[in-house]
Amino acid sequence: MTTRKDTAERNDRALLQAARDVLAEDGAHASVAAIAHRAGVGIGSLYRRYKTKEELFQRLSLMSLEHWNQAAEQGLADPDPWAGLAGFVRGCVEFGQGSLAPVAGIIEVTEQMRARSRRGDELLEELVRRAQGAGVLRVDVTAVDIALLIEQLGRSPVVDQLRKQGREDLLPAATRARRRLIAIALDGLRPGHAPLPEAAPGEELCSGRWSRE
Amino acid sequence: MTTRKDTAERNDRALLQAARDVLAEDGAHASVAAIAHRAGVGIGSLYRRYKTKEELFQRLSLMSLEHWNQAAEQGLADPDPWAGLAGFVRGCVEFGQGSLAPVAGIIEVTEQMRARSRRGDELLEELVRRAQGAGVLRVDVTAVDIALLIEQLGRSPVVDQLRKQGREDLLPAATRARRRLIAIALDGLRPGHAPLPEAAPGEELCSGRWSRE
DNA sequence: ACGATGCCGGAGCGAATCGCTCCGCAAGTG
DNA sequence: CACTTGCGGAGCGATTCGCTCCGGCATCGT
Repeated sequence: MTTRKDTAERNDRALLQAARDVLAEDGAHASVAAIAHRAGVGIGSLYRRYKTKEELFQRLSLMSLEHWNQAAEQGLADPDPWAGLAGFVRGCVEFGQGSLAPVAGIIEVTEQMRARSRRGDELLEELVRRAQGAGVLRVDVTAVDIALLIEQLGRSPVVDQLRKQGREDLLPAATRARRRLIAIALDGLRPGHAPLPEAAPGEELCSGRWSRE
Repeated sequence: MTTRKDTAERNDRALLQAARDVLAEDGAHASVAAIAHRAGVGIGSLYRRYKTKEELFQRLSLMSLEHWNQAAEQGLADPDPWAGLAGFVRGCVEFGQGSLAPVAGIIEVTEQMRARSRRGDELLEELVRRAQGAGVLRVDVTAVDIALLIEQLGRSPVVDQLRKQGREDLLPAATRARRRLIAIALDGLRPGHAPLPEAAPGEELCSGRWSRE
């Protein structure tokens, strides 16, 4: 019955999802017109909900940071240290954290984002420490390595390319193939391998996700 | 003494390298002005060498396909099957094959490209078969998996982001971190791991690199 | 030494696209 | 029925696009 507020909420969700997709395909040049069109709404509707393009992207960033932290906490709640870490990685990759990297260069990073980012770093470090303590994660990988892995695999040029070309039919296969890739990378994180090249001590990349400056 | 032709050749190299870099950062929206500026030459010089933007990108694509094939042949020449495959992967990733994915959606794909792409697929399959036959590569990974891995790791959002922000100082650390990631993924390709999720038989992605249609 | 030559960089072209505003229209309400 | 309300998209000025074309300067011939 309350069809009005109903569609409004659905539109909001559709907009955020569309923004993620377009950002994945077009990077920093993603246009509001493209986002609105993909969400199936008019440009006017987009601007009624978000005053500017930046506001939309800021909201999206906050959401992704929130997802990261929730996924990490969920991973820590898992009694199995390895399953917790692996689930976290899988969750973040499938969420598409990597696709949102370019927005950090467009929007103004608020203190709130930086705070959540710091909290996310802490949670990830705790996940890593716990897994290494249990002997289910090779000891020569760092939290930064994991963050970078998520960033790297969380963006899928092939899938994006296919979607842009409208080859929706090939999409499931590509997604499945990507999932296999994640499994391979996770296997590489298990103990028993030769040590990694120079761990670059001191030279922290501070995960670089939202640091900007 | 022949300073004229000398600078011409250097400019050509600089242009192709710059095109790769800008393409990595800006994706399909890479502009000729940005490419020329990064190469340190004027726009006029770019257009004297390449009639159109498409011609430049076509040349770049051919070059990257050529590099892929040469790296694969070099890998096959290595007597150690694993070292050959790993070296191929490392070479392709560092070359930045993944960054060139978006150009396939801009340029017109010539028959020559398709032919070289097919040859590249064959060479990679041979590399995979040989490594699996020698028992140094897990048997449940396919050539498509490797191609996807190169595509995925061959593009570095973090590094590109840093470069765009002018943080050249952090670049070496980021590059080193990426190399660690490659090592992790390669370790995941070694035998002795649990089987990968559904191998998606039949549903070939045909590596998707330059297929377009 | 000094004009002639030819390559170089970049100002500037029309076209396309950008973020954003504003208004006409259709659906919901009383 | 009049009235309200949220919708889509035409269109605004500004910006950026691919590309052309010309003035200036380093190089070369004599």
